[in-house]
Amino acid sequence: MRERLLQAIDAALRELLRDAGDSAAPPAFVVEAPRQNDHGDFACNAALLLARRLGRPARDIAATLIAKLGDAGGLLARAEVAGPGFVNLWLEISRWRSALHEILLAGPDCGRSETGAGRAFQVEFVSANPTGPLSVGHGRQAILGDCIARLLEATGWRVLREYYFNDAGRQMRVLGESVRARYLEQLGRATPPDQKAREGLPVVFPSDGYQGDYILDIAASIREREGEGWAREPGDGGFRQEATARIFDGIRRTLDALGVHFDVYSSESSLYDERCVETLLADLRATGLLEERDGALWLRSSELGLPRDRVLVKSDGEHTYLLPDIAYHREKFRRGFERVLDVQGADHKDQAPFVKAAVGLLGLDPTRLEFLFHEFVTLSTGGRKVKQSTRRATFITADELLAEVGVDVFRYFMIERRAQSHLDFDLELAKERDWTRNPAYYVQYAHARTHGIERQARARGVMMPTPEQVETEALALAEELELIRKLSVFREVVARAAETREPHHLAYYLREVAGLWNPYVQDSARHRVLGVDPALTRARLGLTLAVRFVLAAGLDLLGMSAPEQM
RNA sequence: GCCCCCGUAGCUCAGUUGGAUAGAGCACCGGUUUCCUAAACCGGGUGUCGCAGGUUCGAAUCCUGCCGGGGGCGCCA
Repeated sequence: MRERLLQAIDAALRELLRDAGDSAAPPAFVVEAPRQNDHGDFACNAALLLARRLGRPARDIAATLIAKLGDAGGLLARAEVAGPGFVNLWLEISRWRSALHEILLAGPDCGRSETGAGRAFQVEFVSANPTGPLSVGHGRQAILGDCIARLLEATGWRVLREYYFNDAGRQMRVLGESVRARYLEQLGRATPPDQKAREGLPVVFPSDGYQGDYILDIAASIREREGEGWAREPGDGGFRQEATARIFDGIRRTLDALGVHFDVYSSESSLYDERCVETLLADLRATGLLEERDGALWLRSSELGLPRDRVLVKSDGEHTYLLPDIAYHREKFRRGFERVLDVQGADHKDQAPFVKAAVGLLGLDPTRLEFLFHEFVTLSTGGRKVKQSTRRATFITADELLAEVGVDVFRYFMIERRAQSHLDFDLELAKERDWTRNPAYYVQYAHARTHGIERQARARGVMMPTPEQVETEALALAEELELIRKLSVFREVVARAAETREPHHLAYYLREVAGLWNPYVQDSARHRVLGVDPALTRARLGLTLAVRFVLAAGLDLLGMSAPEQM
């Protein structure tokens, strides 16, 4: 709808410019739905942008533009100059009504577009190392990444969801040592670090070990299964494996419960197995930007315009995480993705430029690699902050939060805010069962109501209409036209949310649709869907179906269920 | 000290590549109504868009400086 209008205005502008002897292209004008209804269905700022260039008053140009535009091939009912030189445009009502038909014909696909054209897009997110259960911050990231993936799919991209984890470095070793220490403590062969040493019992627990209760549980289950059998094991290997497997199981269960499913889990160690890191090091050497210094191997990244140099290989021979990270991103492109998106927490912000620069250094196009950073999550209840510290007593995991509020509310609340805003998760509101107060339920209930109406219709022997049976001329009330207008931009909203990687726009949009639909249904003193006039009833049932398609598709893009009954 | 994000109504937050009189939900008050499941509708009103400059037809939006909150600045991941 807007697309066609854009084209018509563009053509009119070119004509206008030609008349003025200006052969350059028209300016980048905007056609948008203005805030105020009496400013038309759309407003265009082209005349304002041209005023200086043509040396004429903007309102003059606007008037000329309107004359050139005419009715834009039957699209326009009215156009007028407004304010400093806007052109306000009113669409022919029949055009709005045909937008409703388009939704009914598209059905569940009413939000889809094809800009991705089947190209391959990798979204990497969560990527938490298996050292403990997922935090609420990981939970936000899981929802954010998954919703972006869903949006990209809806715009025609072929999306692969990937989870990358480090299993080769020091962190995993410390994890194994932590479990081993707890195991020995439980056998009475070691002293916990917070207790006074007993006779001859050493403290084994590492100073930077993992303190959580889940470590105790893993140790206990090993003890139950193996007895004292592992006490003489010299290294942490068995413990590390056991811990990693157990924790990863938990993480996957959590993700599963959140409705987040990865296509690929890839590990740092596989990069070593396939010699990617080795190859990378050789190729980086060839760039001449590596340098031995103090026994370590440095990347002279400051010469690439970055704030400092970085160590790739430590003086003890171990790699920093940056090195395999670069190798990993190179692999992504080798695997043929047109575009790659990394979703990460704000604490990774400073690292991205190094990876990006290294990718460029290797001759790859860094603009195909995107990063999206999200800020942290805090929990509050009734305006009071809930303390989140790593101390076990007050640490709330994604699992625990999920158990409190359920997956639909979890997802809605996590996606409602833009990524770069702090997310204040209001537990009190999230646990609110009243659909009028909890926005997640408000949207879902709006959907359920379309089925409620269908149930009523069936009880009265009224059939739901096919698209062809919907005579939209019968829809004349202001609130009906407003609904149609809102529904008709769904595809654009989805496309924009996908393109800007900003799923929160979709959440807001659905809230707005529900905010029109719920009162419409509720205020049935003035307009009942199921009435005496069969044509009007069919038209309103058509509207009901269109609302259902949009809400169902929208909820699905957020990974939420669309219940038929609540 | 340097870098990044944020600062919008009492609270939580939106604000479409710079657009017209800055919005939503919650919370508060009054009136109407009882209906396709839980109530809805109408009205009441609040903003130095953190502060100060600048850019221009026009700034919450862009630039500079400052203030406040968060994150980062490791041969940790």
